[in-house]
Amino acid sequence: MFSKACEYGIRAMIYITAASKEGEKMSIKDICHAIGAPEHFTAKILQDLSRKKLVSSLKGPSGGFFMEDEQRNITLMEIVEAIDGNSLFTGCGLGLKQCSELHPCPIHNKFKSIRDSLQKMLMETTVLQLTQNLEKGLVFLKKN
Amino acid sequence: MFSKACEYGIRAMIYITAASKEGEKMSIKDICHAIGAPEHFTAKILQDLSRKKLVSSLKGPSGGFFMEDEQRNITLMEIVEAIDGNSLFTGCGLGLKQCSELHPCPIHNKFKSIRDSLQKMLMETTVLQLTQNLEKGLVFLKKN
DNA sequence: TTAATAAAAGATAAAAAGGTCTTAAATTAT
DNA sequence: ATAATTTAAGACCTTTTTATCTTTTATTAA
Repeated sequence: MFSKACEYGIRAMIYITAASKEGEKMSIKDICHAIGAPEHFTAKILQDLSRKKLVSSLKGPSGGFFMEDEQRNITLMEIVEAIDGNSLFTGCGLGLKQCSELHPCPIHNKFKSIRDSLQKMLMETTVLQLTQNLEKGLVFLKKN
Repeated sequence: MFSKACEYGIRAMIYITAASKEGEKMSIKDICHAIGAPEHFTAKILQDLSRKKLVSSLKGPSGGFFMEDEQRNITLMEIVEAIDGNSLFTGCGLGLKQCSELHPCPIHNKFKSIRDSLQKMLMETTVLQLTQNLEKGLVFLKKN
């Protein structure tokens, strides 16, 4: 469904949001250790998200990644679009470039309704929301 | 969502079903021309589906691919599982191997409901059904 | 039984995704 | 200022996916 880059990106964003509640910054090393993701690969993803203002970062000692208050309300949709683009939501289920409402492929309508509910869910869910159950220990981001 | 192989596979299966209504057999060349898919790549996919009995084939002059009557009731789910496996339906949305009902990731439940409706749709849809609107010209499988 | 036809299979290659390693740049504390 | 720390960036490597080309095998029709 999502690319590996996107999976790591979402997990990292949730972790950063949860871990940086009082303005602490998390190093890429700590983040990757906590979520079980490859360090350099995930660093590139976060650098990209940082350029796109979905997460903040600061270099140097006591630097790291963190979330500004507004950034805590970033939705999964914004993260997915930033990393994987929007082909999952706009592309045809059978890969036909010319497929559209007016010129549909055989599964267009059935597919559309599922895609739309996926999109709706991603738009309604913020990283902040996803930290709630994490803190309650009801939910996890890594092996253990 | 689906791999290219899966997209070609589904398109080919729908086309074969539609085109072989009176027992004619379709050559891989005709199929690929009709659905706009790469010939040798699609041939391999159909060979695989043929070994798995989702489609039938016969070598030699006047040979080709065709559907037995029972095969017309094959569902999209069977095709997707044969080509892409079932990780789309059983795997975690965030790529966590240990994610489960009892030990869920932060998006487990939201994701599950979408995945389940996708699975339901794929299980309810047969290739035969998808040929109906094709024949009525309401729907297409290729550029034109 | 031979020639033509069409799928099957294998070898190879190109492109994309996933991942690692090294160096550079910025920031901080001493 | 300098050394230490941490992100940023670039080069590079591996694996998987997508795609092509060639050879083999089966079948049919003449």
